[in-house]
Amino acid sequence: MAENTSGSEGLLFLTDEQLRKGIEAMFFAYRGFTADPDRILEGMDYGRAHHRAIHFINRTPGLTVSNLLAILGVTKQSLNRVLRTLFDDGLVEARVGRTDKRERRLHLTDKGQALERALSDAQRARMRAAYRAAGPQAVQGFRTVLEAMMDPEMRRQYLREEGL
Amino acid sequence: MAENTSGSEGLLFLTDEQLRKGIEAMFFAYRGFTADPDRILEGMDYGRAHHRAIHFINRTPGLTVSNLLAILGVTKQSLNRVLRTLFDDGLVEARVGRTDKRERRLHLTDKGQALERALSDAQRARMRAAYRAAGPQAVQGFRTVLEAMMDPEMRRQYLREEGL
DNA sequence: GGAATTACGTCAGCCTTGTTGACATTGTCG
DNA sequence: CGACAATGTCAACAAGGCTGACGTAATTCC
Repeated sequence: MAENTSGSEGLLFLTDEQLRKGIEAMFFAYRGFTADPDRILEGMDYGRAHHRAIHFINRTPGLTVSNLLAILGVTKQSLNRVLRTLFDDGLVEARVGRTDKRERRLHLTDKGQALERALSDAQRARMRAAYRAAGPQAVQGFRTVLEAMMDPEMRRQYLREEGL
Repeated sequence: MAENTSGSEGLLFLTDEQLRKGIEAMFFAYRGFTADPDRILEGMDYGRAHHRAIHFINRTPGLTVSNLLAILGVTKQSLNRVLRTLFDDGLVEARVGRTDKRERRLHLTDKGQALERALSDAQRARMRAAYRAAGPQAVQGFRTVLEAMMDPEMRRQYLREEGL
């Protein structure tokens, strides 16, 4: 009962209309995707940019500023503004690299981990609900299409478990 | 070789790790998704906000400002800044509503349609490539999960073909 | 017919988060 | 030692969100 997205086996029928629906699905879904963390962050002095930094520092503790810059794809000035507030508020700490002392290895503090958990709990809850509603095959397809939609460089970031 | 996202039939194994991957997939994929239009728009005086307005005016010619506000979820002040430039540049035109003269029915001009086509061609090309790479079943799953991830209100917007 | 409401526009000011450019510091490496 | 790399920082600017307040025209309600 999920075999007829395409006209015939293996041949997708990709009308502009089908593609437009896919485009709008991305647009509306991304809004839902960010809605819960946004709600948590509003009122605190933080925004989505802080969320992103916190997420990736949590994912890969000890990553360097350069690593994070590459992942986020913003300028260092922009990232620095965000990191500074996270340092000041004691959510993130930087440890000097032991082999290369120029590097600053980023870690979440306990306080930072607490916020990370609050944010990702909310986001995971929505993702889990969507997965459950859609079923296992849908989940596989979801991930496959998203992966194919990434820029190759980002796909590498995504696939590499060690974000370094 | 794509049947084992779930532990067993029908039961999703939703570890936090699996969910985290889904979250990051959304993040990286959305970047790819917007990259091509962004490239086209940079240099012109327009940005993503203009793209969104153009997209939905094209999808539903004759929609009112209120309709568009509801779809985009921004304030009228914010939308107006965007619409004004689109009027001034002759990409969008507003026709007074025939039943209710307070309404302004929005339409793309030929020039607006040309830009719309350039933008959506780029975005569709990526979407099509991703769909092809992933296959029909994946496409079905992709749409199903995205739909489940939307806020209910947005899902209504998404499903309603007439965006009015 | 007059009052309330609706659709829309606009002025003003603020915030976040992105940008560029220039420059300083400190550490690594050949 | 000198070039280069990793990082931070100051300054200025832009896009695109936001709130609040106000104005006008058209519709609707009593």
